[in-house]
Amino acid sequence: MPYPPNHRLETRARIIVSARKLFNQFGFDGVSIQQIMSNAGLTHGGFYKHFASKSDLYAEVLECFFTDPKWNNNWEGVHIDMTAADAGAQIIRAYLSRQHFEEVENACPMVALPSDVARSNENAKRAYQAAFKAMVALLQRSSAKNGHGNRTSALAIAALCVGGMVIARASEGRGLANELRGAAMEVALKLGGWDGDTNSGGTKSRRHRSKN
Amino acid sequence: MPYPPNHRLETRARIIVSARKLFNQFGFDGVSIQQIMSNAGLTHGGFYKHFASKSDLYAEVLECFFTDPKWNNNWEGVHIDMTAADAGAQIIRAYLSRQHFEEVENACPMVALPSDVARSNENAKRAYQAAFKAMVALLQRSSAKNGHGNRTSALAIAALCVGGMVIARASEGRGLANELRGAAMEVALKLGGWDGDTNSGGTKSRRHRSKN
DNA sequence: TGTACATCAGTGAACGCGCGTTCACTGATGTAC
DNA sequence: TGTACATCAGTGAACGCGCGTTCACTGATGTAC
Repeated sequence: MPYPPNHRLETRARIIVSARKLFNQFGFDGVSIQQIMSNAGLTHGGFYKHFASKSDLYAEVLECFFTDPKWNNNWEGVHIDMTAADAGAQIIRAYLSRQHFEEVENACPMVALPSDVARSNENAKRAYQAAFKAMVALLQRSSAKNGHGNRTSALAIAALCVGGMVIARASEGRGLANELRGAAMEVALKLGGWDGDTNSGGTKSRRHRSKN
Repeated sequence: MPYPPNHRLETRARIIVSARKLFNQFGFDGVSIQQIMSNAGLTHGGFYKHFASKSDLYAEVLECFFTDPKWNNNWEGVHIDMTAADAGAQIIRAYLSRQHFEEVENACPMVALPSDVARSNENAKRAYQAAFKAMVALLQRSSAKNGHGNRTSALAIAALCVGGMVIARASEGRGLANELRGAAMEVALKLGGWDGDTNSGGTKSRRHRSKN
C-alpha cells in the first residue's frame, strides 16, 4: 500500500463535498467534472479512479448527505438538542432562517435540488424521500410532547419548511422570500403547538422572537 | 406579406407550447432546441427566426404561462368559479389533485421548475414570483369571505400547495406523495376555513371528501 | 539504517458527441399588373 | 382572370465549443531486504 490507508477515502470524501456544494448552487447539469475536481484540488482525469460516472457521484452525494448522521442530527453546525421540549421549533427556526436561505452552497439539498431529483432515477428519489421522512419523524416525535404529534401536522410542517424555502429561492430579491419564510415559520410553529397563544394553553406569554 | 398575417404568431405560439411541455418534463438543460422544434413540427434552423436565444425562449415560456389569463384564471381546463364561496378550496383541491401530480407535461411550471428558476436570471425569478403572488392573492380574496383572509394564512396555503407538490414529485413511487398531498390538502383547507369542523363553526357536518 | 522496488492515486492529452448558433438557400404564398 | 415577382418562414449543412469519458503515463509513498 504505497499511500496511507485512508488517503484514498479522504480524497473521495473531498470530491463528494466539492460536488455537493457545486450541485447545490448550479444543479446537476450546471456543473462539470472538471469544476468538481478542480474545486477539490485535483485534475479531472482522476475522477474515474473514484466514481464510475457522473450520475453515480450524484447519487452518492445525495445519499451521503441524507444518511450521514452529521447532517441529519447535527445540521452542519446548527446544534439542536433533540431531547429539548422545543426541538421541533428549533428545527423549524433553523430551516427557515435567513442564514439557511442565503448560504446556498452549504444548504440542505432538499431545498436546492427537488427539480433535479424529480427528473432523476429511483436512487436519487429514494435518497430524497428518506431525508424528508427523517425530517417528518423528527418533527412528529418532538411535537408529540406537546400533544400535537399527529402525522398530518408533521408532514405539513416539513412541507412548509422545505417547500417554503424552495419557493423563496425561486423568487426575485428578498421581499417575498422574507415574507414567505416568516409566514411558513409562524404557521409551522402553530401546527406543532410551539406558539404561545394556541388553544393548548393560552396563559403563557408570547416569548420574544429571535430576529431572522 | 407572403404568408397570412397570423401565421408567424401561430408558429411562435406552437414553439412556446412545445417548449413548455418539454421544460416541464426535463428542465431547461435537459431539452435541446432540436427537440423543441421537432416537437412543434419544425426543423431546428428556424428557431432563431422567432427567438434570440434559448434563454430568451425560457423567459418567454415562463412569462407567457404565468401571465396568460387562460392559465391564471382557468387552470388549463380546470374551470374554477372565482365568485363561488369555496373558490379557494377548489384551487387547493385542483392543485394537490392526483391529476395535477401525474400529468407532468401539462402541470404548473411552479411545481416542475423551481430549482431551474432559482439558478436562472432575474427575468425568470420575476415571472415565478408574479405567479406565486397571484395565487396568494386569489387564495386570500377567497378565504376573506370566511373570515380567514389574512395574508399569512394565504402564503402558507400557497406554500403547502406548490411546495407539497414539489416534494411529492421528488419522492419515490406514490406512497409518500399521496400521503403528502393529502396532509397538505387537509391543513391548507383548514387554514383557509374550508373544513367542516374548525373553531369558526362546528355545527356543520363534515361533507364527504372527493377521492383524489 | 539505507536502498531498490512495486503499487496505485493522480495527471493531462485525446476521443467522440451533442449542443447552441449561423447562414446561404428554398419554396409557398400574397400582391401588382 | 392569369402571370411574374417579391417576400420571408422554414430548411439543413456547417461551425466551434465544452462536455463526459478513456488511457498511457508519472511520481510519491510504503514495503522488502
